[in-house]
Amino acid sequence: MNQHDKIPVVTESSCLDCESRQFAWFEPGDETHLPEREKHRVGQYHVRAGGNFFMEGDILDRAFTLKQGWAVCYKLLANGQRQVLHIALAGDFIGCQANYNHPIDYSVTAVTDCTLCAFTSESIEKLLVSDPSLMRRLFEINAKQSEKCRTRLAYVGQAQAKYRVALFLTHLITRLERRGVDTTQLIEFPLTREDIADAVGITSVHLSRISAELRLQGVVDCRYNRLVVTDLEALKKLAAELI
Amino acid sequence: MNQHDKIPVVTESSCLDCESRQFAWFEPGDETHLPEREKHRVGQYHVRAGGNFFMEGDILDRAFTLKQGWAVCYKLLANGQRQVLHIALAGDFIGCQANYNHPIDYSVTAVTDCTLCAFTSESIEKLLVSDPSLMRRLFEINAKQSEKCRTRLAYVGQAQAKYRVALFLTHLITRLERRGVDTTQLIEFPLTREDIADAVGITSVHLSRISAELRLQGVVDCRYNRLVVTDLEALKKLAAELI
DNA sequence: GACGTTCCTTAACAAATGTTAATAACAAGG
DNA sequence: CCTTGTTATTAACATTTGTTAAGGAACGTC
Repeated sequence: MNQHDKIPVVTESSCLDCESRQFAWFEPGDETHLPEREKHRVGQYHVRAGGNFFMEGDILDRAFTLKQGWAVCYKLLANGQRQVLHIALAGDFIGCQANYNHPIDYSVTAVTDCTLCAFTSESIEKLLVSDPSLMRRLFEINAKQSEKCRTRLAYVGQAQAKYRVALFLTHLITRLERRGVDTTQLIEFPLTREDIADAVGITSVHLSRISAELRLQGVVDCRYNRLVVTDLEALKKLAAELI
Repeated sequence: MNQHDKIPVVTESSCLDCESRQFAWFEPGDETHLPEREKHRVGQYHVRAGGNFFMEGDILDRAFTLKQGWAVCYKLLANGQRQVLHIALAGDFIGCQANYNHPIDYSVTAVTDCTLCAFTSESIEKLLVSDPSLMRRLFEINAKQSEKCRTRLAYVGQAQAKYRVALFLTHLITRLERRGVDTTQLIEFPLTREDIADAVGITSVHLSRISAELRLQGVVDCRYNRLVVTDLEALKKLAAELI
């Protein structure tokens, strides 16, 4: 076990009751396999806001499903800057690797208090052998993550700040909607200016400028841990001018 | 077969004689499995410089190993700009997907004349069932591609142009060295200013400025389809200031 | 309700990058 | 060797983005 702020959970809950399962590896569907699959889950953890799941360079022996909370996956550069790669939400599979002998190439930090489910590489290996449909699912999860990374790279590399922010928010809002958040109301939004800025490759000061512009244009109001989507169509239109 | 400029090859060569195999899916090692594996290769193609392997949105029924040549993988944005995701070199596995029913999310175009080996999704599926070590290898290939994408995202998002170019060239030079290119001599380098600029997220005019700077500082001279690495250590030092 | 802390906003200015356009280098074909 | 088309360089200028610093908003604690 890595000692990165993960606090073991004493009483574990079942996958069957997990609100996040429909976004996770063990999709709903054939519940007959679930008890068997669940045996391979080796534990649950809590991580406090600001705590680390793991850090770049760590040798992991396990991967995690984020059960509850928000986390950021990022890389720190030698110049001290941070690129946020992904905002992890409930159901996301984190730290999955092809080869657990190599150091992981990114870090993950909890934005809010988080709950994790852990699977050691051995347990994953056994699961894949005994349960081929999980193999396909794992392939799909990894492919989807790659695709998201390519999309992010495209707009960070080619778009102006305003469009980057619009795309970032559009994608996040879509993911929140899928998780049952009513995005027509005020949304609890734990990301800071730094988090968003580091995700889209601008400074937080410049992000403030962009945010003010979007707010004054009646598109979104995103400050102080709250997000109000004033005009989702306008936001999506901005995003669509790019991708 | 997609009609994207791929010209079927009449006389095919064996994987055993392939110069690019050590970088490809069917790694050297246990040659006993090779004849069996090779049966699943469904054909070879030539693509002329400027021709397309496939385009974003295509439904593919196969993936390709690039046997010879250079190609660019990229996404086109609605604003007309292009983000180059990857420079494909000999041995690279291109178009691999978890689910071939969905449209592919990027395009690939030949920079030089290219030779491809094709594997249909069905043949890949059969291979994976019959040959579990190929499964692990495929996982590793995908994981490595994801890692590269994350690294690119990090430096495109956070670094200034000069460092982005240094990193891009460092990575490419390393890959060429592994492929037996003598990087102490003049290197044939088919990428245009546009290709490099689109890969690191700057304009070709700005890239010219950066290139002039690097040339005058005696680091690299990269123009007119040629690359001369004047001071590899200096280039790597520039790159290391970042990652 | 006052205080301190953190996060966010705004403004003025500096630096990096984009745009346009003119010129130069190269490559290919006559 | 000349012509033509493509690609690269350079310069002047415009725009975007970064930096610094000062002040405001939110939030928790006393």
